[in-house]
Amino acid sequence: MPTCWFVSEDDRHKPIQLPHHQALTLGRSPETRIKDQKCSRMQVELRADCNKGFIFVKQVTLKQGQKLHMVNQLFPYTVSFNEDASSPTSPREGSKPTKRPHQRDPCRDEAESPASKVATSSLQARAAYSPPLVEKATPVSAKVESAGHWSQGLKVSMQDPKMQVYKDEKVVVIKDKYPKARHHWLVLPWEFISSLKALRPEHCQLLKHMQQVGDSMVQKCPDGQTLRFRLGYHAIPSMSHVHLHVISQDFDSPCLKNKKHWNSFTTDYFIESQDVIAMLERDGKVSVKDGTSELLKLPLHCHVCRKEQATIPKLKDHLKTHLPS
DNA sequence: GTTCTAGAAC
DNA sequence: GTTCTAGAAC
Repeated sequence: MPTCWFVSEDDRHKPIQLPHHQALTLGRSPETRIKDQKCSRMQVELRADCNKGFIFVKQVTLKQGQKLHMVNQLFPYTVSFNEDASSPTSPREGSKPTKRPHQRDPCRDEAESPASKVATSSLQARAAYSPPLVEKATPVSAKVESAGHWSQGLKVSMQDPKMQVYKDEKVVVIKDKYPKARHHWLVLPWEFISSLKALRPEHCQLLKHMQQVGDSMVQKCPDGQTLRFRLGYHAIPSMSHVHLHVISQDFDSPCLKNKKHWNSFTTDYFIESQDVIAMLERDGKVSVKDGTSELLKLPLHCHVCRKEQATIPKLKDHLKTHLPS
């Protein structure tokens, strides 16, 4: 029984499993045909991931045009199936997934949605490449813990066309869901690499490409000339899947809220892309110094003038004095 | 990673 | 009294 991700306009990234009687056929094109002779919509069971395994949540109806993300495969599929009958298949037909609590994004309550801006940007035209299917991840059953956990969120986001602002055969770029500055992108390889620890010498070219793509994002950015940018990795990231931060140095964002946020980008917790590449070329691996996690607790120092600020609100006020006029 | 909130700091 | 942080829960 294949396990899938359910994706829709109003409720994303719900893991589902197809009912036994459904057959799922994957074609070469980004389309999945669900063979069901009885109905034009299909019922699927929504299953949530938890530490003990998948638990049943509710049934939902998949409609034509909605998308499935196959777990352990990298790319989304649009659902299409025959409109050949109208018999209802379940008493729960028509039920829709409900919105998860805490889904509202507080960072977007004072400005326009960053995502809406991206969707209409010229960058979108660059996101037409459909990468080939690869299956190299571990089976879902092998790591039950991982699939729906918050730390796996990047795996889902990177596959969501709405999030993608650039992609090519090696990498995809998405906007950080909670940007800590006016411009904050993540460059992710299609190849799954869990963390900096997993990097090997053969990844050097990939990392260089990620940096090049990051540089090109800055070049294409309207503020690319006026704002300073840094490209780098968190030494100990919370989210699984290696991701290069491309972030402007204004740190002017409502999503920047606490000491951990600040120090993760302004201390040695943030490792420049070029330093990671140099370390990998020199040592064949990337090592993180002991005590790095303690850097997140350091006092708040302005990254421009180094002046210490007592609180986050004071820091944010201070940062305004360094904004370009 | 985020949200929520108790209680510390002011 | 309000502001802010830090840690638990997710």
